[in-house]
Amino acid sequence: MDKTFEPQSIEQQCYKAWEDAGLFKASGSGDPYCILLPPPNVTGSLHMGHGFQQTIMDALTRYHRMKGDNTLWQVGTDHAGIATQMVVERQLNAEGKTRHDLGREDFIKKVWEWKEHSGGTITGQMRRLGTSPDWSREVFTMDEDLSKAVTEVFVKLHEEGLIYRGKRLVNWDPVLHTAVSDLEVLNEEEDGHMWHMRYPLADGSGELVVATTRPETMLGDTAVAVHPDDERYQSLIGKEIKLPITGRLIPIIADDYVEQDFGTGCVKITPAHDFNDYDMGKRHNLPMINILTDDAKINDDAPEAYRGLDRFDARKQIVADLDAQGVLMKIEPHKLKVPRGDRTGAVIEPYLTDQWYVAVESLAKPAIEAVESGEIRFVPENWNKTYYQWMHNIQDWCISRQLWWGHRIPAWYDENGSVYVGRTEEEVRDKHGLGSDVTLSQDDDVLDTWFSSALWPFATMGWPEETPDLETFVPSSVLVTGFDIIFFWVARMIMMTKKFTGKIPFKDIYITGLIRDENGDKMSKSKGNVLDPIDLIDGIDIESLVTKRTAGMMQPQLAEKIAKRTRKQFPEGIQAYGTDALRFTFAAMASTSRDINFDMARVEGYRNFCNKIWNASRFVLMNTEEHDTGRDGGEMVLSLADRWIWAKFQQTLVEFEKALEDYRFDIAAQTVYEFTWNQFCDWYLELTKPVLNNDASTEAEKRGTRHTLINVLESLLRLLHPLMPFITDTIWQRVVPLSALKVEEGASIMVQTFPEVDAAKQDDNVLADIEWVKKFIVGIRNIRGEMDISPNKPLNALLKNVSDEDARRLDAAKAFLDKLSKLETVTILKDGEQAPASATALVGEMEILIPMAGLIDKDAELARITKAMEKIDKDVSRTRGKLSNDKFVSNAPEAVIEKERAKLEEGEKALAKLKEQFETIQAL
RNA sequence: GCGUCUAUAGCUCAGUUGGUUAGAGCGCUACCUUGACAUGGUAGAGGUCCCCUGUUCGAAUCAGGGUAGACGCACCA
Repeated sequence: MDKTFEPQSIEQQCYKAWEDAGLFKASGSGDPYCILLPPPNVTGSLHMGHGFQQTIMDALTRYHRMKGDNTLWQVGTDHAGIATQMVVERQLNAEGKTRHDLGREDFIKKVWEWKEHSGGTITGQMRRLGTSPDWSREVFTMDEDLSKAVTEVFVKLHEEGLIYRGKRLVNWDPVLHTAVSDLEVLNEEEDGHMWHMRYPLADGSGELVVATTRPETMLGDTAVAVHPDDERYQSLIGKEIKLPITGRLIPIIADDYVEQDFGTGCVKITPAHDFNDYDMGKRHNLPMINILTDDAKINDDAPEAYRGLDRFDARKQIVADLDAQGVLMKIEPHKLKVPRGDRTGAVIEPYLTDQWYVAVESLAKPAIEAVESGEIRFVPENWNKTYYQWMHNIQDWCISRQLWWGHRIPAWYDENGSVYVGRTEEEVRDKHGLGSDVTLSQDDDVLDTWFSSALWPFATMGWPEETPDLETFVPSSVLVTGFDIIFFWVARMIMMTKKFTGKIPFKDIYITGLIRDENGDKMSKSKGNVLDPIDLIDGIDIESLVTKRTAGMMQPQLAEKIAKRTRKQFPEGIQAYGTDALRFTFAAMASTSRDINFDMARVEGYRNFCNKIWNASRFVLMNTEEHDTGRDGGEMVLSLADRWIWAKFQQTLVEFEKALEDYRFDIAAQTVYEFTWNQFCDWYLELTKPVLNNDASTEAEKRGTRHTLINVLESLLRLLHPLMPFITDTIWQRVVPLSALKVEEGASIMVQTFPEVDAAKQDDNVLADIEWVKKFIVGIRNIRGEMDISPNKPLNALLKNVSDEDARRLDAAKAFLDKLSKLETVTILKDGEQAPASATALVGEMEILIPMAGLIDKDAELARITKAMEKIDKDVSRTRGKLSNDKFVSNAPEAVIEKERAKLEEGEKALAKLKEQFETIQAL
C-alpha cells in the first residue's frame, strides 16, 4: 500500500465493478426501503446541493441495503420544460435562428437530440459521487410510461371536474410568452415612482387625484374606487370620470378594499392588468379592457399613438402626455414589489388568457390531514408549519404553459371551439361521437413541469397499472429534499399520490439545509462563488477554475471581480480531495440548521481522516498479513486493550445507528470520526504494540491481538462504508481474507451485512479499566510535557494510595504502562512509607510520583501544582456553595445531590494531596 | 402585516427532556521526524453562551421583552 491515500486511483474502477455486478438493484427480500431521488433537471449539472442531498440519500440507501432491507433508490431525470427549452433555444439563437424557424415538430426533435447528447451529464456526475441508485430503473419524465400516467391523471381529474379551463388573470412572462404559476413569480422590492394624476369629473364639477405606480395601465382603467366611508369622496360615489387621453367615461365606485390613508385614497381600477383590480372588477361588473399583447406591448385596442410601444416606453410617453395636458400632479419616489419570472427575470404581467387549472382545495384537505395525523413526518418537525400555512391558503394551480417542450395537454377543439378531453384523439371521437368530418386540433399548450413531478412517487412504480412495485414501494421511506421545493413539489406529490393511490407518498420528509459559501452567501454564477463537487473530488488548477467561473459572463467588470476573488481564495487552485472526503464532509455538516456554510477547511480535514484510515489500515495489514490472525482457529488470549476496543466499537455502533435513525448525519459522522481517530488510532493501535513487539508475549496473546486488529478494522470498514464507499471497499478487499468473515472471491463490502451489536462484547468494566490506563499515561505525559522531560527518557514511578482495584489494573496493564509512558520501574509505596520529592499526577485517588532528583525544576513543578490546585479549587468551592444552600439540598433530586457530594469529596481529597505535595517540594 | 429560523472559541459548527469542568474540527503556541500516518504525534492557550427581565435550589437550555441577521407567505393603487 502507498504511504498516502490516493483516491483517484481507486474510485472509478471501484464504481464500475459495483455497477457491472448489478449491486444497486433491490434485493427483493427483506423489509422494503425506498428513497425517491428528486429528479434533477436533464439540463443540469451536479451542484453542491445535489452532492449534499445525494450523499445523504446514498448513505441511507447503503446502510439499509447492508441491514438486509429490500432497498430501492429510484432514479430519474426531469424534462424541466422551461429550463430545457431555453437551453436549446439559446443554441438556436446562436445560429441566428428561433424555434419558430424550425416549427414545433422539428424543435421538439432537436430538444430530444440535445437530451440524448447532453442529458447524461448529471447521472455521470452522480456516479462520480459514488451514489448507488438502481440505474436499470432510470426514468425520464417524458418517457412513454410516465407520459401515460400524466395523461391518465389529467383525464381523471378533468372527469371529476378538478381540472378546468377558464379565462382568468394569470402571471404572464412576456419573454417566454407563457403563463407561469404563482410560485414561479418572485417579488422583490425595487425603487419606483408613484405618479399622482388628476382625473376630471365628467360633469366638469371637479376632479379626483389618483396615485399609481403604473400610469400606462390607465389606458385600461374602467373605474376609480374610493372607500365607502371616506368622507372626502362621499358625494362623488356614483358619478363619472372622464379618463384623460382616452376620453372614456368611467364610474366612481365604492369598495372597502381601498385604504383611505394610502396615496390619495382614490384608486384607479384596471381589472385586466392587476389582480386586486380584477377581483374588484368582478365584484362591480366592470368591463375588462386588455391593453397589452403577448410580449407586453400596447395593443390595438389602445389609442393609436401608443400602439406597439413596449409597456415601459408607453409609460414614459403617457407620463409625458399627461404632463403636457396638465393632468400630472406630482411624482414621488416609491418602493414597490416588482414581480419577476424566476427563470427570465422579466417583469411579470397580469394578463387575461385562457388557461387550464387544477382545483386544489379538495386535494389539499387529505394532504393536510396526512401531516396533521403524523402519518407523514417532517424532519425537522417545524417545517410542517410552513407546509400548513401554504396549504391552508392554497390557490388553484395554473398548469398550462405556452411552451413546446413538455407533456401536451390531452384536449382537442373542434372548429366551434368546443373542447374535449381524452386520452387520445380516437377516444375523444368515440366518446363524443365525432365523425371524421369533424376537424379536431389538439391544444397547443403543455403542462407545467411540476405536474409530472407531482406523480413521481407512483408513476415511477408503474401506475396506472397495478404493479407489485406500487404495492411494495409506495409509500417510500423518506424524501430527502430542500425546503425551497416544499410547495413546488412535496405538497403536490402528497396531494396527487393520496388522490390516485390512496396512500401517502413517503413517511418521512427530511428537509436539508441549503449549501452556501463560506460567508453564508448563496452560491451563484453571478457571484462567482460556485463550487463544483467534481472539482473538490478531482481538484482543479487555478487557471481552469477562473475560466470556469467567468465563462459566459455578460459583464466584463463582473468577470474581472470574480477572477480576482477566486485567485485570492484559491491561489493554488483546489486540491483533489476525493469522493470519500467530500461525502464525509457533507455528512458532517448535515446538522439541523437551515443554512450550511461550506467550509473548505473541513474537506481538507476529512481528506486527512481518509489518510488516517488508510495508514491505520497499513499498520494493521503490516502486522497481520503473513501472520496467524486466528482465522482458522488456534488458541487466542485477548488483552485488556483488545477487549476494550471491541467494547468501544459496540458503543460507537449503537450511537451511529441512533444518529442515522434521527437523520443526524453530523452526529453519525462525528461518532465514527472520534472512534476511528481518537480511540482506534490514538490508543488501540498503540496498545497493540506492547503485545506484538514483545518477546514475552505468548503466541496466543499475539494471535488474539492480531485477530482483534484485523476484525475490528473489518467491522469498522463496514460501519464507515455508507459514508465513505470507495476507501472502505478498497481496503476491505485486502482485509477480509485475514478476517473471520468468509466471503466469496471478489465479493464487495457494499452487499455485506452491517455490523451488529454484540452484547457479549459490551463490557463496562473493561471500558473503565482502559480509562484508568489512559489517565495514568496522560498523567505521566503531562509531567513530561510541563517539566520538559524528553519522551525518550525512561522514568521510575512510585505509586501511593494504591487501592486493590488500582493494584489489579496495574497488574493487568503493566506492559501498556511501561511501554506507552516509557517507565523503567513502577514501585508501590507501602502505607506510611516516605516518598522522595516528586512530581505528581492523580489517577482517581492514586498518586503517581516521579522522583525529582536530577530531573525536575522545583519552581516549574510548584507552578504546575498550583495551576492544578486552582482549577480544582474553583470547582470545589462552587460545589461546596451549592451543597451549603438549603434550598438546593431540599429541592434537587437525590441523584443530583449525591453526584455533587461525590464531586466535592473527590475534589477535596485531590486538593489535599496536591497541597501535601506542594509542601514537600517547597521544603526542598 | 402573518409566519419561520439564527445568534456559543479567531473561523465553521455541535450542545438531546434545565444539573458537564460548555465541546469538536480548522486556525494558533510550544515541543517531537518514535518503524502506520508531518495529510502525523504530544502538550497547551483561547468563551460576558447577543442584551435585559423573569421562572427555578439551579438557565447556553424554559418564558417574556429587546437588538442584529436570514428566509417564507400575503400585500397599498
